[in-house]
Amino acid sequence: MTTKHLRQFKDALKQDSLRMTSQRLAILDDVLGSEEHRECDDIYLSLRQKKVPVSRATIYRTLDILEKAGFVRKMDIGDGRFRYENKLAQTHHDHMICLKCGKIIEFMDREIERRQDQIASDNGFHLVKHSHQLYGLCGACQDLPAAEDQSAPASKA
Amino acid sequence: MTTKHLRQFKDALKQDSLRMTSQRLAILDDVLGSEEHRECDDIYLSLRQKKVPVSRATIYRTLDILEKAGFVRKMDIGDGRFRYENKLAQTHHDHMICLKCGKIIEFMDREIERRQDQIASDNGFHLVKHSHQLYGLCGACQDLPAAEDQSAPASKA
DNA sequence: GTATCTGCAAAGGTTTTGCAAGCTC
DNA sequence: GAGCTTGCAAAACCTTTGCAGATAC
Repeated sequence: MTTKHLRQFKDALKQDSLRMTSQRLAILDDVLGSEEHRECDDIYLSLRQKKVPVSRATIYRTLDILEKAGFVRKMDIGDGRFRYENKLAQTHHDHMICLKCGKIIEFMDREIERRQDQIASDNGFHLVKHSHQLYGLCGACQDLPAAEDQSAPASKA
Repeated sequence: MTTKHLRQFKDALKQDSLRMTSQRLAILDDVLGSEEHRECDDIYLSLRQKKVPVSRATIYRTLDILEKAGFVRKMDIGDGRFRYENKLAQTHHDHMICLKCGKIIEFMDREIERRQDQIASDNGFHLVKHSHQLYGLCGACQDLPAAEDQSAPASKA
């Protein structure tokens, strides 16, 4: 984590009369150190592995702060668990999700983005955010003998 | 509900060795009679009003069957509750959702659809379905004095 | 010193599930 | 009659929350 990000975080906290704590710092550091789409529990386990014991409740609370401050993006891929990704390290993109193995591929299309803006504007809608996901089978999973699922199953949704 | 749809449903049931029951019929009828984006409880209350007592468990189970058979579309608008919509009465579309009043506006853009297919194909991905939602403020809600929310609040997500 | 934080455990809310009784075919 | 269905209540699940003790400023 860079000094710049640290100052950025402290400023964001101060602006809301929030305090800097070792837990918040550890969570920010962990999040900024990953490029994956992780759920709360992944972050929880990652921190435990680093011998930084933080409760899940604190992780959820901190992720909310980080989302509002623009450090992370919270996304719902439809299986009942939120995913969080480092927003600083990447430009905007959307996701393609394999229904079998759970693999996530990122994509970005300027024209789609442009049209979204246009559609919103045409409808007198003030766009705040969007969610765009493509679900299907990744190359590897299409080649499989259509047996049972592989690793992370796409449950619920 | 047309005779055609009824036969279509019976065929779908037969194909999976499922049985026709009065509950399933009532649920199908209710779903095909609405053009809204409803959650399980809306359908539950609608049926009760018609004096057709069906349990929520049966509604969930039946909606799953109806989704697989192509009668309804199940969608996740990110607030923790699934919405179901009549898929037979409408052509494909996606949704714009007001974060304040919960209003849902449908939209459809051929070029976006085309590009989605292209992106999937470029990545060796076999597309099964997609989810595309625009979140923001509808015209009416932008004009309001930014006080508290109106009716159905967009919680959780 | 006071207001904010943390962790725990319990609550919350929707959706799913086990089971015994009831229906379909 | 065999096997699928239903309804109930309980379970499951992730996420949020109340509270008392701990900590930052």
